[in-house]
Amino acid sequence: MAANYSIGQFSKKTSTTIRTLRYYDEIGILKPAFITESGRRYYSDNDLIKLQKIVSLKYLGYSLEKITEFIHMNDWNLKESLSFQRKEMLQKKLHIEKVIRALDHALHIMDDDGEVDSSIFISLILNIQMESEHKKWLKGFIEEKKVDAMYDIPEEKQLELNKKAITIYSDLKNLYGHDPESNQVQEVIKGYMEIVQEIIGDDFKLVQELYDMGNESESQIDTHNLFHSPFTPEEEEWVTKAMDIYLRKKGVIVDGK
Amino acid sequence: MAANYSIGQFSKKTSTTIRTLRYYDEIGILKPAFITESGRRYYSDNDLIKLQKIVSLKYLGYSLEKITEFIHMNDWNLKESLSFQRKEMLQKKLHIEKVIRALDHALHIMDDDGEVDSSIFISLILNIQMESEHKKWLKGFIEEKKVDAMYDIPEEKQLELNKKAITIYSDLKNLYGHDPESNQVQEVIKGYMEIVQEIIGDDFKLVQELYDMGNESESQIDTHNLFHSPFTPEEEEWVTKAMDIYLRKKGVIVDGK
DNA sequence: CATAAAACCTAACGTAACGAGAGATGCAAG
DNA sequence: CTTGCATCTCTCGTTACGTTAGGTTTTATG
Repeated sequence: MAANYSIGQFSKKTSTTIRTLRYYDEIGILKPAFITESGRRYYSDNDLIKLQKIVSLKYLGYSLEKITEFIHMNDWNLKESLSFQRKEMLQKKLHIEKVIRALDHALHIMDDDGEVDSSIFISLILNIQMESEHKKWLKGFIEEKKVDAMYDIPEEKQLELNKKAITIYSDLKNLYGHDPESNQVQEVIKGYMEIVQEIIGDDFKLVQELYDMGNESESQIDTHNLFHSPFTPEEEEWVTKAMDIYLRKKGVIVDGK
Repeated sequence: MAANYSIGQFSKKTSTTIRTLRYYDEIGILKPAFITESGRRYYSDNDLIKLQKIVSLKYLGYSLEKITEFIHMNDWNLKESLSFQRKEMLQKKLHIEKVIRALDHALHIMDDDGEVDSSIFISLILNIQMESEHKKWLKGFIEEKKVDAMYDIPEEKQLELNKKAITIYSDLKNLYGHDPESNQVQEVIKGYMEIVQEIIGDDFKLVQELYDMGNESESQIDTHNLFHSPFTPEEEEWVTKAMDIYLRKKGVIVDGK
């Protein structure tokens, strides 16, 4: 029970700040072996081991509250707890990986032209963020296999396609107001449809299905909360018109207004 | 500039809590388009876009403070900032991966026997945590190539070796007090040395070097802060004695005390 | 032994991004 | 006119300490 170390010495020995040691004393997770009448703290070798335990568990991501529980209960189910913690950490890892992917996409589209329209940037990020929700939603309408195929594209290709799409969004925004039937506009739309086809393949029926889904009045509310558009409502109406014309010419749309 | 949405409506539309919206108003990152005399907040479509921008940037890991800066400066270098953020996130990812590895090791050694000695557990975690520091330290003494080779072991094998080592630590702790020269003790030490050899190869010179390094008085301080031992000082003295006897018999140590 | 310097003490505020509650007010419908 | 819902403004709580500020105790030195 030798209380050998003053707080300063203990602090150096353990690479823990004095403040931290006092805090641990305060919350009762590590009380020094001995306190003098004047209030000075002295720590023992036993405290050293206790602190190491705390540090280890902290490293594994536990909160001080949990650790306090662990230390005071002596029959804690370590294995189960570790296994739970592992799952939590895997979750966190997945999240970070998604964020990194979003950053990669954002950086990639800025490679040459440092400037991107703000709303395009936003929709890029928001859509990457919602990707898994998109998949789920689509699977409610389309065969699971087809949906998986749509998303099973090598990362590099995705970066490229996304970049092309962004350029087209930008072009469309610049062309807003022009006649939707003009060659200029129709050319850009054609470029867009080429990208769509690279993603979903040459399956024209699928193109049509997707198109219908986006326009069904009941799903409108869903789609607009789920898929973020880079366009303003006015722009979007105009783009839809241009797309309509394009698809009609291609014979994908036959009926209806 | 139509201020169309009450805070409740805006909250639902954006899946943001009312509290958050009020907070954003308070810190000035998103002030509603219009506030009535009685203090009610009304948001516009423009605010919608602003909020989406905030949400996007938050998703990328930026703090509200940074975001506020971004929004108020209109010439922020987005690209550089994103690139910096990416690095930060990669760091975080690396950290989490290390934690997961530590959890894996901890779980693996508990696969059969749910119980592990507390100090062994601690040293396992602390040593995994310090792994990169260990490598650096070793490279100050041993050829870089050799050090890299020591650590370049498939994860599965590492789990196995670690588990074996833990069992041996446990055995040694149980045998503490017995004659270090006894067959029983020497057998366990032999098992330990087999593990060591699996890691560093059949290079007896290297074994000797490592052994010397651990015992050189000047490096003692370093080693004890860097490598965490699962043994108490008394236990460790005893283990060292047993190891000494073993290595002397094997002819690895010749001279000295 | 006196004094200065070093080490230590408590107390209290600050952090980030809200969540949760208390208690007061506004506003539209019956 | 009252009921009831929406909204308002405080204010405290959260995590794990960092950071002063201002006072006391120990230790080193002349």
